[in-house]
Amino acid sequence: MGHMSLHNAQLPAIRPVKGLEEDSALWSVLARGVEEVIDEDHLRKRLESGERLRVKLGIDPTSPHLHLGRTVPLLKLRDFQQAGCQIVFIIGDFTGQIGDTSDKDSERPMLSEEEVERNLQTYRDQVGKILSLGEIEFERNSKWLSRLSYKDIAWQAGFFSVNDFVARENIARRLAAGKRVTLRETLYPLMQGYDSVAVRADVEIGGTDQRFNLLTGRDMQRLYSQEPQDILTTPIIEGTDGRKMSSSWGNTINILDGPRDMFGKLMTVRDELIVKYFVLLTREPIAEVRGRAKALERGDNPREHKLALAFAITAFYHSPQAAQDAQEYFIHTFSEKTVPSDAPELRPSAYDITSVLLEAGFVASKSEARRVLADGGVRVNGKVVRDPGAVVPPGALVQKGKRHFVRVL
RNA sequence: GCGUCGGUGGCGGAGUGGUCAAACGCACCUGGCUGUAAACCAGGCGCCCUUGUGGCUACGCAGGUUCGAAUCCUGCCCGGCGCACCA
Repeated sequence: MGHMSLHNAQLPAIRPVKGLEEDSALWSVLARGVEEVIDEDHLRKRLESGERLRVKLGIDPTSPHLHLGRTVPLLKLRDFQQAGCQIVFIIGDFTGQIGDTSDKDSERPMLSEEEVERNLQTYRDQVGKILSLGEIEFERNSKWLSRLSYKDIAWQAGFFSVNDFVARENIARRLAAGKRVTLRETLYPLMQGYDSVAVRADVEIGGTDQRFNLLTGRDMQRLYSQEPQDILTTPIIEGTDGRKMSSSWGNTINILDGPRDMFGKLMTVRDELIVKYFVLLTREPIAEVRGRAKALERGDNPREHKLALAFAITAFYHSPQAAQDAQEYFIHTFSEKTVPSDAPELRPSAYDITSVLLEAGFVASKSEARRVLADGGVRVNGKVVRDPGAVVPPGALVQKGKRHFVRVL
């Protein structure tokens, strides 16, 4: 047990891999932002052979927005793409109507076909920000799943046990809590597994919460006399509040968020997550990330590195110019507490402060407006206003809390 | 189907005739301290208004008892558990 030297400091979300140079294509695939690889030796050999492997990722169109947590596997696909692999993107239009339970503590609602269709439309654009779409295969799993008969499904199901399904922690937890677990949910891993058969996947990636489903894919392929896919899992990332980033927690940073919003949200991320975010959500060379980790250990102000993080991510999903603007806006408005010159404008139907707050969408009801006013959370032209009936003159800048501004016309 | 327990605010979870718009925790909002971080401190957190020992709506749904119900009764809907040949 020697001293933990800074030199060898282990970065979060990086899997140690022997004999590969950091930031090489292969290293990036197998080490950066990777939790587990099965079967590692097998996959590494195939990658080294230069074979054009078919790498699969499935996403349920449960929400029209991709958030940063979901980009972790997408960036991993990008690594694979850059290592010369064929990306196969499965749009879970069929499974999305069934509802996965891997990362849920409750049953998921079945989506209607229209909802799936609507969410689908925004997907390609968002994925296109990360991967070059031209070389990707897009498949909807309804193409093959809708064709299976009851007989087929029963045959498949005969090879899997409820025991295994029920042993999963989240299912076990739900059962222990007396919550309902439907039979339908047990079918989900089978469907995802059959996707692998249908597209002849060589590799499937997913978050660690997908481990069970990914493994089922291996079994399913064996059932159909295919070589089982290798699987690679990526870590789950925490959101702005420190809990797992998830649409249902409302703690997400979405890639369709505007640059200023995205930048601002990234600045609220906890300090402890800065390095992890760099590893998982950017492709900043690992040597530089390591440098940041050391600097932070030495007592650098985390704010500087968080600014760099926010800039890097905002620039990636928008543009360097947009990131620059967002950073300046952030610094002016929050660090220097100056008033933004380009606040959104509002032409209210009435000029009392309560109406303005309501119509600006800053409060959900007049009652809330009164409360916030009483709390001293509202400023008009920089001065705290507490009277719910106060009149706001045209041209005035109204501020609620720290970050909500509107210019009254 | 029978039995049994249960369905409360965004979530978890108290409350079992009045003092309940409903404890407590989480999330959320505002203020303080700051780096719009965390932690911490203070306040708030159904809606409406002429801000009051004010009005209205809410504790699965529909009725009922009562001066008065989230709390009692009846029916219905939904969920858990047990039973459903051997038990």
